[in-house]
Amino acid sequence: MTTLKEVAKLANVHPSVVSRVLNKDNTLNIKEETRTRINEAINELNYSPNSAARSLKTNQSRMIGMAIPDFNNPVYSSIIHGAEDHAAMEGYHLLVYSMKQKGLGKDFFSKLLKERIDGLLIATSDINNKHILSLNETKKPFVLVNRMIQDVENYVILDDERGGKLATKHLIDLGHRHIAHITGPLYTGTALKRFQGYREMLQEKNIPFEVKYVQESDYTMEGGYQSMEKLLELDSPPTAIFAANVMVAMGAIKAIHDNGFQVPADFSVIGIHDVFFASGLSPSLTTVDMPLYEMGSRAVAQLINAISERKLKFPGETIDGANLIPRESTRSLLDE
Amino acid sequence: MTTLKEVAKLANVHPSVVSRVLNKDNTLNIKEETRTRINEAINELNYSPNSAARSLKTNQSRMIGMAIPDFNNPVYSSIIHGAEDHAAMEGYHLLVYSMKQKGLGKDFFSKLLKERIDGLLIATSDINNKHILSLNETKKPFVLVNRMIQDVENYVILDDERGGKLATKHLIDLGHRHIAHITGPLYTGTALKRFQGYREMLQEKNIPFEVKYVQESDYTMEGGYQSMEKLLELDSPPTAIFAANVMVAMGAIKAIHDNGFQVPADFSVIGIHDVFFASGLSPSLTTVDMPLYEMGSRAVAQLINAISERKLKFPGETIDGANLIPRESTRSLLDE
DNA sequence: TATTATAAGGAAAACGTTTTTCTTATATGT
DNA sequence: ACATATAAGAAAAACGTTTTCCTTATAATA
Repeated sequence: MTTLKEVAKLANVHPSVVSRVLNKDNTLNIKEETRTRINEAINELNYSPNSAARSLKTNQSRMIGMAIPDFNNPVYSSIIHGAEDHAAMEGYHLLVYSMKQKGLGKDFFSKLLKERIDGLLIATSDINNKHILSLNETKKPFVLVNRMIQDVENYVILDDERGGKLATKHLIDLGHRHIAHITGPLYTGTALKRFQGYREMLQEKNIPFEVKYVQESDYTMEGGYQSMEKLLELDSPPTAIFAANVMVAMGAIKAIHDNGFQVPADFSVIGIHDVFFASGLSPSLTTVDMPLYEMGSRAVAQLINAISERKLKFPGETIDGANLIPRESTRSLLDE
Repeated sequence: MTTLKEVAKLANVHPSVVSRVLNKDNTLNIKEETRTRINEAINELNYSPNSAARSLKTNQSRMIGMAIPDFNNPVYSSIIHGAEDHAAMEGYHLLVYSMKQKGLGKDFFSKLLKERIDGLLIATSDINNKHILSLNETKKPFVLVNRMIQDVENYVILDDERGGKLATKHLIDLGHRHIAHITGPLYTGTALKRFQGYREMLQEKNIPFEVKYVQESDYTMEGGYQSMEKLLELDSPPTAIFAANVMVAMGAIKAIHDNGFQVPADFSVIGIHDVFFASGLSPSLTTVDMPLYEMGSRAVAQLINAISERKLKFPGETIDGANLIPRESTRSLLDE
């Protein structure tokens, strides 16, 4: 392992000069000639700095932690993807931790922040609020991703309300008037806002809101299945279902099929989040694509900014953008 | 940030003693009394060691890198999950890098190995063989996961042949005699072995192997779709399809539906890998579940072992186990 | 009692950087 | 020509550990 000293020796300068070249330190002056001499030495020896030594000295690791609920959730895959790309772009590395059935002790993250990472992305609700607030003591920044809690401004979220409106609007535009909504857990901000979007769009289009068409569910396939069965039992069932996410949509479709009906012939179904297999489902699923990748990317950008500015707080950010991706699972009632 | 020195001062001992207690160094003797005194001081000051300093001194980071093709692939999600759990268990951290559309320069990983990580998991075919072999120069261990290349023994793979046999056997047991196989890319070991399993099982059951029933594909939905369309054009189409993975299976099912047929009424379909949404598909998909989680876990175990034993080589390992998960997409021809 | 073994812990160097301060030589202004 | 400013680089301390080697006191042995 070649060290900075060896580079210095070969270039015939003092180690400190090499360090300044390495860090593009502009406050000190270095002759162009020596700079190139040093760079040649670096190349010749195939030198790369020891990051442990660097971390020790600068008290920065250029690593970012990220807590997610589950690796097997394509929504988080997209967020991670965006986060990782942006981190790489800025020379940071991402450490991802799944909370799934893991007894990561109470102070796992505060310890991690203390000793190893420069900041933390919290993209999971598995960490309770008190615990999150206690991270303030570490004096290192963290960002809530796709989640908000009281008294914490550092969040990056999506415009879920717009997502809910778009999904509902699509069904209305297709001529549906009896539109059910299978929600996510309503104690989560995302589910609540999608629900709000649904109500607002109904109102905007002068379609009466009917409580019987709303089923609170839990973002799972099983939940979607059960909720759909309840909707099927109604005297006048809906003709279209706005599912809070794709898992719920899949469960609902399964319930529809199991009860002898067809999608979209008998029921139109739309879900939030254009996961990678949405187009592969039979029928392919109409979705509202949310900018998950960008949310991950922006969250990292905000975090890195907070790290380098040594700020622990910044104003929350909402990522705009939600796109309807029409596919086979929704059908128009108008051209009949 | 409290340091080891402060702990030493509070406990009234020399820093070196604290270090020895911290590292459970048994070669040196320490009175039980001082040991508890030190531990009390550690708790009182809420001390945790600076990992940068530790890394600098010991030349180990307790971090493992992992290269995957794509975050959006549930197969790799499971592998990561297993890897991450095992790493956490052993006090290691996992750095995951997706190769997707990222210009990670040729020597990204060798640099990473040099400066930051203790070992590397290669779970992608995006890194070419020469490049992998050049990692040997870093003198740090790496493990191939779900992949083999010549002259590299350090691999952990699955018994894909058994997976192929199980899938084929299931279809045969259901009474099918005209069984097609849509393969993955046959230059990959996994696809080749699944194909071999298919042939062997046919032979074992005295069912003639027919070339027309084999379509080479590429593990994608689109590939599965196209291959299935070719199978549908045959004079005597198969009654069952063994798809090399779930994406291919979804594509095939879509093609079947688009051509006016039903699954499983007209065609039975089975795929490899029991991804999390297989049960949510309509019809739910019969799969062969492979021990992906365990493969990830074992790969990390092997890597950590290599790290601590300072060995660069170890004998390859094949993870046993493959389980049929029967669902709605396959149906018996026998009870007609 | 004299010698040696052992237990318990202290001293200090080292890991590879960064950064503040110091030195020297040359350029600038009057 | 003198004082001063600046450019270019050297010196050295420091970051927080680990680890090898020493020291001292006590216990064991002859």
